[in-house]
Amino acid sequence: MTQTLAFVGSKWTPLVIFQLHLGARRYGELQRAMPGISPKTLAERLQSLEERGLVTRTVYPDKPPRVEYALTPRGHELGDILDTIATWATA
Amino acid sequence: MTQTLAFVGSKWTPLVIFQLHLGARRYGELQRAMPGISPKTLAERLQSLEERGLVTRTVYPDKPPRVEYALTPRGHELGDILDTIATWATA
DNA sequence: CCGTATCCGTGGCGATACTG
DNA sequence: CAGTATCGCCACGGATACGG
Repeated sequence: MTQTLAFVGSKWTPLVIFQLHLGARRYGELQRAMPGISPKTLAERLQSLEERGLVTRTVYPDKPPRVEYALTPRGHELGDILDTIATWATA
Repeated sequence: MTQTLAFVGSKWTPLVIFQLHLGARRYGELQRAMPGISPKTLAERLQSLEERGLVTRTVYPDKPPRVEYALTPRGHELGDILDTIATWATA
């Protein structure tokens, strides 16, 4: 639980989840949607989200390469919770 | 919002809120309820919670001195949200 | 286009000792 | 009892440059 919060609390993670909660996104799209995030940080966040089973990573062997990220059902649950927090924080 | 999460995400803050969500607590009680927390860290967390209007600090001029901490209504709202997250994290 | 490699700064956190 | 003072660690995140 503490780990969950620490995880979610990291600066960029919730923003990534927000983006994906709206719909699947490509790496470059995420980067553009979150000005200021470094490629390293974005990659890190996506990987740990994937490890936790909140995000899926799909590679399309096109040319040029395409990689798409999307939330799993469990990831969307978390997205809903974050919406609640966002509402609370704004109030 | 990001700040809110970063704040809540810090290691001890949610645990403090949990304790106070159950009811008012004295400094020493909190310390005993959370083995491993250092007095400095506990004091820090309580102060920042107070600044954010989530916790009230009441001093009873008894002998020996007594200080009691309790959640504000807004603090309890956050407590509810944390319960939701705890449930989600456990599932 | 999608990342990984490297290097470095910052601050949260802990341990311990001490005061009103 | 309820904190403050001091010191140090080290993991996390940022910037930049480079590879598949």
